[in-house]
Amino acid sequence: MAQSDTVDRILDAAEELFADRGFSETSLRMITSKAKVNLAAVNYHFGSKNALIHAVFARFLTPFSATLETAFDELEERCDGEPPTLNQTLWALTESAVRMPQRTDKGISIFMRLLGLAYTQSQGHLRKFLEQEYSEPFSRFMRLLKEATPQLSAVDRYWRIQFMLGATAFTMSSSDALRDILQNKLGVETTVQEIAARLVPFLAAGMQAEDTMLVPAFSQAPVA
Amino acid sequence: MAQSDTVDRILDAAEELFADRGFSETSLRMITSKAKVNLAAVNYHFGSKNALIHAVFARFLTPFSATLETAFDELEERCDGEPPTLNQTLWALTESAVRMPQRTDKGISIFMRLLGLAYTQSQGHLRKFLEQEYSEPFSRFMRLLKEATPQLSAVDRYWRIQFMLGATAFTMSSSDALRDILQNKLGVETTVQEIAARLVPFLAAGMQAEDTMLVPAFSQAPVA
DNA sequence: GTCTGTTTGAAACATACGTTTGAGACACTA
DNA sequence: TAGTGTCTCAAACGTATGTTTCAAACAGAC
Repeated sequence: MAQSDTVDRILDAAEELFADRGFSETSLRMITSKAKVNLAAVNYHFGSKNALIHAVFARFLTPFSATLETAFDELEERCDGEPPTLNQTLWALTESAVRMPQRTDKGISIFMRLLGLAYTQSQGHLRKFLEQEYSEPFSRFMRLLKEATPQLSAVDRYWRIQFMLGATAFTMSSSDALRDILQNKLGVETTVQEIAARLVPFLAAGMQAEDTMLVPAFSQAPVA
Repeated sequence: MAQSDTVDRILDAAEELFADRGFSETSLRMITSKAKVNLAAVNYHFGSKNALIHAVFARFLTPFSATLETAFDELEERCDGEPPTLNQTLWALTESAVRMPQRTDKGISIFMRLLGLAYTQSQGHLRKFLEQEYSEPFSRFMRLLKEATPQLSAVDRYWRIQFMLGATAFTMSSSDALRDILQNKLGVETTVQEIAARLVPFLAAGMQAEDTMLVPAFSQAPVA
């Protein structure tokens, strides 16, 4: 075979192990033994562990960002000049994520968990890589959010976007563990789709909350 | 000196480094050199790196959980039988966090970031430790949330609590960086208290969102 | 069949880690 | 002053990591 499947086997194994255990906690030896390839193959094909991490992200982020672009295109076309609503924008994003062609049944869950890790684990090289590779769909999403919430001040919008990112990244990055807890406590099975279906209304409601009306001053009798 | 300050120097350094870089990415050698103590002092005073992690959490979580208990006591007393509202409950928590006596100016931010890490990084030993040491204030908070949102199903409430935790932990953990960005972009100064004042309404609105009404079915025409 | 560039294999490399050791310094009691 | 328990220090231990090496195996072209 001209291009062996070693590369894909490594990517598959790395993707799953990274999602399970994080980056630093996953060694190349774990990856290569799970992938049943030689240890040296990683450095031969990718150059370094960091480059492997980049490759894992690129493999699903590149098609995702393409899907997202067309979803936004369709949305804006359908809205015909009018700015899309907040719900529409959030759903366009969610749909694009959920609909991505998955390699395995765990696909979407791994995808989300990796995105969460990317935000959470402070791997400088990863953040730099993602920023310079995928800045365009990101800033387009930001622009849509801005147009969908004209009532918000720039400062309010800024913070609420952070809150949304936080809720999403955090939940997704630990979604497996959370699902397990729910399974044990309440005996409920949950899919990533259902989590997303619960998350979006939460985010939309938070985003559109009436402004800070009943905020007690700090350092006085507070919760009156 | 009978009880040296080595222990505190180690705790201070570890706390800050953990918050900056995570647990696995922070070596004992980094900690001891930042604390200007000998490498062996960690294992002498704490026994192991994991035990040091526990100690770091215990140092701020124990007083915090005490503060929180009294805040909840006061709240329930003031409500006189009636269950406190969601806003009151969230504010009681926020107040307790903000009012905690801080060792440094970074105090509250480190506090939050560590909590986020505890949830995010899949350190099994940490989760076990926190669960068995601080389960009581946690489940009390959960009970208050439950009584304040009787309209939610258990599953809905579970996930929305996760969303709240995520938005909070994520925002607070990077609040320094976010504040700086805001300062540069919009020329706005922001305090942690103000962030909290924006966060709580966001969370309350998300928590009380109308249930997933306009959720399009996946794998059909989505964003109509 | 022979050659050439690509890919694999087992082993080693250098480095960093958490932990342990044992000798020394120090403060305190008797 | 002698003795005791507490703490610090430099050094080492064993292990695991990412990376490199170099010979062997393999593919396809001539």
